[in-house]
Amino acid sequence: MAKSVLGRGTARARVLEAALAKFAEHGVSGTTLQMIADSIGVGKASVYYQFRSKEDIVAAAAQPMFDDMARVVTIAEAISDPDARREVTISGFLEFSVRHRRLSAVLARDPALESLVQSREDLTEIVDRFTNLLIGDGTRPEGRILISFVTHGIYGSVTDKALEDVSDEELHRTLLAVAQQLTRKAPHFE
Amino acid sequence: MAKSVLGRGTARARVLEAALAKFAEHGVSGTTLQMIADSIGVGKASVYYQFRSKEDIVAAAAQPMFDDMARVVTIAEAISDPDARREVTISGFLEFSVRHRRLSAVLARDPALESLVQSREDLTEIVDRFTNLLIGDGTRPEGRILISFVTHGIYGSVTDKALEDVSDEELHRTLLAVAQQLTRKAPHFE
DNA sequence: GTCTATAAATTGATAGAC
DNA sequence: GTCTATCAATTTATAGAC
Repeated sequence: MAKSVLGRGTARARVLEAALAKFAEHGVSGTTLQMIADSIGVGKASVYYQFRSKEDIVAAAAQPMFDDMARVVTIAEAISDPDARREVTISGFLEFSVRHRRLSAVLARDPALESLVQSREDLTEIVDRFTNLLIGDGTRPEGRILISFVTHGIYGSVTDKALEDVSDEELHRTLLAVAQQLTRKAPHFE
Repeated sequence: MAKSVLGRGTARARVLEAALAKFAEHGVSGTTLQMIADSIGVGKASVYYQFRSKEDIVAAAAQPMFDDMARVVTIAEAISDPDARREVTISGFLEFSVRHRRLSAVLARDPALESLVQSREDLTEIVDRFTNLLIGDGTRPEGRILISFVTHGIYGSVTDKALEDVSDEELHRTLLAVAQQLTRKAPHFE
């Protein structure tokens, strides 16, 4: 029996699902435990039975995204050719961004996530290695701007409410084409 | 004597500047009036002497961005050719995004801003007209994805801390080239 | 314009019954 | 696993002195 990452159907999973929905709508700081409890029809104390603190909920909700990021990092770092390495990194980034869509991707632009990463060594390491794969050493401003543009473009698109009707497949296909057009064989990197 | 939009040097302007800095760092919901007051060395009551409420501060801080957006809308709507119209819209968007940089652009991805827009007719109208200029009618999914990608790429890049050392000029020039490469003469629109 | 003091509501979090 | 009740701290916001 395959168990979901979040433990599908459990009380804990219901809290995480509700929390993610609220985080996406109001941001982490704008979401109270009361909102989360209300949206699943339980009291606040019940939420605290599943998680020690609000930060714990944020961490648990974001974990799948960091797991995916770690997988991409492991795979990409094994590639020696710089261009191929960056292409695999961006492709992997796009894949897990689409996979989580409104879930983890929204958390990526929340100030609370930055605090979380800074407070945990393991997350800091993953994010740093991931950033290094994207930017690398000695990249010129043009290349750095391009990378920033592509990653933010991907994050923004997958979480865009105006694109909710677009299927994961079409979104992935279109974004991959755009990202590759911008970064493949680009003379912006040195 | 030219007066700044925010009224440079006044107590009111100091509050707005401090507020924007905190909003950028912690998000609107994550910023308290205490933080704002502390960062300019005054009491909370002094902040309330300048603004009726926290929402008022958010509105005043974001106003310059909406003013610029309104200007772009007015100019672009006067253009009859659809392709030229969209190009001018994106170019104008890029210009005021870079002009405000860490200021208004950060607010653009804060959930509190969406609430503000929804609560004020005038802002809703401007944003709707701006969105229409970008997307228009009957645009295929590919085109909508591309527009989302470009706008979010621009917003993300200008607010990226890793690009703080890049000058406004270089940022503007590079992003314009990228945006035009993606949207000019594109067969994705119909 | 700024301060101190305080109100009124909400927040994250805990204790203990069922 | 959920509930009621509650706490301590914080938050937005106001009143009134200087």
